[in-house]
Amino acid sequence: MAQKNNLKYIILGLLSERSLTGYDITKAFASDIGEFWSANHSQIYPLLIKMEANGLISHEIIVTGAKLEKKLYSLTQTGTIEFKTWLQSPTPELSASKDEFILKLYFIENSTDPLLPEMLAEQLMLHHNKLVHLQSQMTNKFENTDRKQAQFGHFLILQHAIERETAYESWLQQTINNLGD
Amino acid sequence: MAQKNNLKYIILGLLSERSLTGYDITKAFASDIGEFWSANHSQIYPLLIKMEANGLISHEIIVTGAKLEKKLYSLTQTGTIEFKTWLQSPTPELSASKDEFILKLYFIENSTDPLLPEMLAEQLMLHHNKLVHLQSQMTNKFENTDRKQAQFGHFLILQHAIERETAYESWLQQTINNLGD
DNA sequence: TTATTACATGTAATTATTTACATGTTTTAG
DNA sequence: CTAAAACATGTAAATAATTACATGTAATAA
Repeated sequence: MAQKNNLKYIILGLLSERSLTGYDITKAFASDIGEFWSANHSQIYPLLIKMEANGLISHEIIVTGAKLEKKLYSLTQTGTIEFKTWLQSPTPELSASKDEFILKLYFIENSTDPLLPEMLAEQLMLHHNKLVHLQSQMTNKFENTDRKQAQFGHFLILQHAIERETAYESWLQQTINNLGD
Repeated sequence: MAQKNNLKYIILGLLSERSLTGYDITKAFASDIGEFWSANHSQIYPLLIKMEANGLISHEIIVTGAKLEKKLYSLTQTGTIEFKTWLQSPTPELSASKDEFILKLYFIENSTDPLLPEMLAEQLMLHHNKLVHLQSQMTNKFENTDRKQAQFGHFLILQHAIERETAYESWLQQTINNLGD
């Protein structure tokens, strides 16, 4: 999907909080941000180089141990402005949520299709696991109210993700139950 | 996103119902399937050629009017098998739903951020419109129970999409309400 | 009859994304 | 001490997807 370079804005946003290496940014997609966006290091490193060439970020070399060189990236003034401009711009498009299971379900014509029970059970397990994971994230990150204040947006989207997965799970469960009729 | 060639399976699935032209397939993404997947004709036409080269589909020329040639594509036996194999295969990955608004929200740190009310209101409008649209789709397509039987999967995913948008809208509304405290 | 819209099919260029290839350092656990 | 895991940074190749370019026909509404 050729999107509107959203990855660039994620990187700008992460760097607006503090300076980071490419590795740190990659790790962010394995935890926090990974809940609602994905990116690989092979996409991140070249983009960092490009963004630096475009004057959005700059780096300094940090040496760890004897000789391991890290590039610590920071926002430039231009980058800060570009990030704020993006945040303030409208988001008028609702992208289709590409869910392969939903795709398969579309092609199931009959409620008596023998594939259905297994398909639904598999997804129920996946979404249940996801829900449990999100709930533990919520507990870990926002058990004290201070952080809920300091990372309000993050709190909101976690809350939203939990509600989304709850609804998904409940729809699957209902559908499974109704198959028995 | 380099996915697992899901578009190929959508095309196989559509052709498993009846023979279609590339234009028909393109149109499907503007209505039914467009609710939960997107594709452009510039992606579809080359893929049809490739799929035919791979023996999954074949075409015959139909002439409309004086000389307008259409290519009517049909599934081959190989294509039918490949489609059924896909339908029966597990779907063990939950892809991150790439939602630009959620991304922006992640970077809103404070509940008093002056951008918040406008952002939430914009999304509320978008999701409300989407919900209304989905509900009218549901009414149009499944007002009589026969079609609910004949296109059970389609009915289910529409129902799911409606529940998802309802939950999305209600989360946005709740959040807007809570900002007033 | 004529202009607009819908039908119909492609290619080119660019951007986005994934998977695989490639290399080396530092820390930690056994 | 040594092996494994984590840290750290890249490139290459392939696939997926969007936007723009390009052309022509048929149906319909004014």
